[in-house]
Amino acid sequence: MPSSAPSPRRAGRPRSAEADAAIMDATREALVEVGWSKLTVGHVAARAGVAKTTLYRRWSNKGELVVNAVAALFDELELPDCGSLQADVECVVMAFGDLLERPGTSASLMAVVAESTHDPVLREHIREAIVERQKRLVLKGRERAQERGELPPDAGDPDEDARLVDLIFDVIAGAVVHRTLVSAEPVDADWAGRFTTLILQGLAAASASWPESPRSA
Amino acid sequence: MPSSAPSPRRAGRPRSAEADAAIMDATREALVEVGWSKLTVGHVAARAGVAKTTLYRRWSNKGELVVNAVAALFDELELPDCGSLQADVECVVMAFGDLLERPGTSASLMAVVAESTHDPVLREHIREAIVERQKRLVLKGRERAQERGELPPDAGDPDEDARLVDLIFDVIAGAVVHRTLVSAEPVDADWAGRFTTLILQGLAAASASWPESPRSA
Amino acid sequence: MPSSAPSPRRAGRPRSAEADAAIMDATREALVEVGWSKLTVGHVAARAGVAKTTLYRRWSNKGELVVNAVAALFDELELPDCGSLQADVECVVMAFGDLLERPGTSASLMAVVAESTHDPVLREHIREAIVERQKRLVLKGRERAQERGELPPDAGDPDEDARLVDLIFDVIAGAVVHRTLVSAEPVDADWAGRFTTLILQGLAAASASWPESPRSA
Amino acid sequence: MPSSAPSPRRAGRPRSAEADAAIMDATREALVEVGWSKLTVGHVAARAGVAKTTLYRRWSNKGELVVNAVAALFDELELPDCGSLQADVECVVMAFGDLLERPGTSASLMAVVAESTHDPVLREHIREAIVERQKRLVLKGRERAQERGELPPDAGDPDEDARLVDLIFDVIAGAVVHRTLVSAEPVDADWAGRFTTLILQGLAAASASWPESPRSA
DNA sequence: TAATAATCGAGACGGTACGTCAGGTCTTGTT
DNA sequence: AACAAGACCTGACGTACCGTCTCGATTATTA
Repeated sequence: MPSSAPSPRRAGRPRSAEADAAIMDATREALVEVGWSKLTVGHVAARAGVAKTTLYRRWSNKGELVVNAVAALFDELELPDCGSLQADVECVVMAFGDLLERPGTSASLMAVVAESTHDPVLREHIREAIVERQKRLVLKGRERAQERGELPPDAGDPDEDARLVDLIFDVIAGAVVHRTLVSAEPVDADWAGRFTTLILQGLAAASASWPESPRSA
Repeated sequence: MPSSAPSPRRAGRPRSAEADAAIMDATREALVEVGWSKLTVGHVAARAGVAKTTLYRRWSNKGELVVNAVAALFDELELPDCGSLQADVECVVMAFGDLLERPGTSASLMAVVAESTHDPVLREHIREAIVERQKRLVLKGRERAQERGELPPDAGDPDEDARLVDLIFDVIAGAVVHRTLVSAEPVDADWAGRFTTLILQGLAAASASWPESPRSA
Repeated sequence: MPSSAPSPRRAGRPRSAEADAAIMDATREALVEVGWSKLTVGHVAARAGVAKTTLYRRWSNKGELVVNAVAALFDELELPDCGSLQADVECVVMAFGDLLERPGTSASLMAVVAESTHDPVLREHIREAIVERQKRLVLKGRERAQERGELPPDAGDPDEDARLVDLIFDVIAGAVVHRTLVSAEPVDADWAGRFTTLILQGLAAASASWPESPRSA
Repeated sequence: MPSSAPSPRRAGRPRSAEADAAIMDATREALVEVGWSKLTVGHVAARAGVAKTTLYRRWSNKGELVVNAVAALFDELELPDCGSLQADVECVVMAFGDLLERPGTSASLMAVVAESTHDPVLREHIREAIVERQKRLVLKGRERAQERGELPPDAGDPDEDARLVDLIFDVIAGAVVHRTLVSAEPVDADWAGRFTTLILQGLAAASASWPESPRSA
C-alpha cells in the first residue's frame, strides 16, 4: 500500500531539474537580446546546453516556451505598504515601470500580447498569468486604503464596483505600459507623482458625481 | 508662374499605382486574418495579384511592408468638434476604441509595436507614423477647449506644458489600448463616459495643486 | 521601277552598328571570364553600354546571343599551304590548338556544345556555323595533297569516300579538342608532329587494306 | 587483431543511404530528360522523394550534385579481354561510344566538362573521376598486348613512353567523343573497325620512325 | 518643316529557381 | 524513460536572372 501517491512517479530516468531552469533562463536572455521573432528554439537549446528534443519534451512549441518564461517575470510584482494611498499607488506604478524598463521585459510582454491577438488559448493563458495577478494588486490597494479611511467602503452595487476596479486597472496599467513602450519615456518619480495625483483626485471628484448619474439611469 | 519642378520624372517604366494599393490592401487583409507571424510575403503578393519581386522592390522586407500598411490605418483618426471638452474626449476615446476593436487593427498594431521593441529604426518609424499623429489630436482638443474657456491657457513654462500633454496622451491612449487589447473589454459609451469624467475631473483638481508644488521644489 | 531594292530600307531610326559590335565583344569577354552559366544578359548589356532591350531586339535569347558570338571566333581558321601533306596537317592542328588554348575560346565552345546537347535547333545551328566550316578544311587539304600526288585520287565509291573524310575529321578535331580541354595539355609542335605522323602513316597503311575488306563485304 | 577505427560512428541519427541513392538516380534521370541548365534542385528532390534541404546537406550546390552523379556513370567502363589488340580496342571504343550515345550521358558529360572550364576545382574533380579512370584502360590494354607479343615492350625512356600513352588516349577518347557529340553520328562496328585499323596501323608504322627521329634530336 | 516610325536608355514587371533558415519530428546510441 | 546529437520534412525567406512591358527621348525617313 504505497499510500496516497502524491506524485505518480513513473519508471525511467527522471527529468532533469537543471535543464528546466537553464532553458527558462536561456529563453529570457534570448528574448531580451533578440526579441520574439528572432528568437530561435535552436539557439535557446544551445545556450541552455540542452538538446532541442529536451526542450520540446517540456513545451509543445515556441509559443508555450516563451509565454511561460515571460509569465514568471511578473511573479515579483508586489504591493508594499507605503503608508498612504497616494504612496502605495506611486510605489506600484514605479515598480511596474521599472519592470517594463528592464530591457527584456517589455519586449517579451509585447511579443506575447501581440501573439495572443490571434490565439485565444494563448490569450487566456496570459489573462491567468499576468492580468489577473495584477488586478489583485489593485484590489489589495483599495482594501488597504479603505482600512485607512482614505477611500469609502465598497458601493452597494457589486457590478458597479467591479466596473470601477476595471477602470482603474486599465488606466494604471495602460498608462504605464503606453509611456514605456510607445512613448518610450521613463516612469520616474516625477511622472509617477503627477499621474497618481491625477487619477486619485479624479477618482475623488468623480465618485461624487457617478452614483447619482449612472449611465443606465 | 509655376516655374520649377513640374515633375521630377525619372526614366524608365513608372511604378504601378494599382500595385501599391493592391499590396497594401492585401497586407492589411492578411494581417487581419492570420496575424503578423503567419503572414507570408508570398500570400500577400498572390492575393494582390502581383509578383513577389514587385513587392520587394518597394519594401525591403516583411517588416517594412507591414508597418507601412498598419500606419495607414491611423490616417482616418480625426477629432470632430462635439461641442464640449467632455464630449470631444469621449468622441475621440470611442473613435480610437472602435478602431482598435475592428478585428485587424489591434492585431496589426500590437504586432508592429511588439516588433519595434527590438528594432530602433522600426520604433522611430512608428513614432512618426502613429504616435505623433495622435498626439496632435490631444493638442488640438486642448486648443479648442481653451477657446471655449473650459481649460486655462498654456502655463508659463513650456516644458511643464509639454509634460502635461504627454501625461494626458499616455493616459488616454494607454487606457483605451489596455482595455481593448489586454482586458479585452469593449470601449462603449458607458466606459468612455466614466473614463473621461475621471481624467477631466482629475485634471481640474490636480492642476490646482501642481503649479504650487513642482517636484523639483 | 525601283529596280531590285538590295536594302529594303524601312522608315524610322536605323539600328546602331556600334551596339552590335559592342554586344558581341562584351559577350565574348564575359564568356571568357565567367562561363556560360554565370553569364547574364544584364551584365553583357551593361558592359556593352547598352540597354537590355537593345540586346533582345537583335537576339531572341541568351542562347542565340552566345552562339553567334562564339561562331565568329572560328572565322579565322584557314588552311595555309605549308608545302606538304604532313606540314599542312601539322599547321592546321597547331592553328586549331592555338585557337582552343586562347583562354576564352575553349570555354565558349564547350559551353555552346554542352548546351546543344539538349537543344536540336542549337545543335544544327552549331553544325552550320562551326563543324561544316572545319570540314571544308579537311576536304581542301586532301585536294591539295592529291594534286601533289601525296594521296591517291578519290575512290570510286563516293559513300566510302565520305566515310573516310568524316573519320579523318573526327580524329583530327577530336584529338585536338580532347588534348586541350580534357587532358589540359598544350598542342605544341612535338605533339602535333607525332599525331600527324600517326594518322598519316595509319592512313597510308590502312588504305591499302580497306578497299579489299570492306565491312559490308 | 582489428584494433583501430572499427567505425568512426558519429552521434545522432545517421544519414539515410536510401536518400543518397535516390538522389543520385533522380539527378541522372533529370539530367537525361532536361539537361543541366533546366535541371532544378527542387525537381530532383521531389523526384527522389526527399526534401531540398537533405540534398543541400550532402552537396553544397547544384554543380557538386551533378558532377558526382555524372562521375558515377563512368564506373561501368571496363576493358574485357577480346582476344587481340585490334579486338580489344574495338571493344572499348564501342563501349565508350555506347555509353555516350545513351541519351543522358553525353549531355551530362559535356555539361560538366563545360562547367569545368571556369572552375579549377571542378576540373581536377573531373580528372580524378573520369579521365584518370579511362587512362588506366589504355595502360591495361597495352600491357595485355605486350604479353601477347602484339606490341613491343616499353621503350627505354619512360617520358617518351608516357607521351605515347597520352597521345593514344587523346586520339581514342577524342575521336569517339567528337563523333558522338559534335558530328552526331553513331559509333558502330563499321566505324570502330576503320578507326581501330587506322590508329593501330599508324602506331605500327610510326613507331618504326619515331625512335630514330625524336623531335629533340 | 512637320509627321511618322523605328530605335534607344531606363527600369518596372511577372515568373522561376536559387540557396538559407527556422520549426518541429524522428532515429540513433548513451546514461 | 530521458538525454545529446543530428538527420529529416516543411515551408517561408530574400536574391538573382530571365524575357517582357512600358515610358520618354532620339533619329532617321517620308510628306
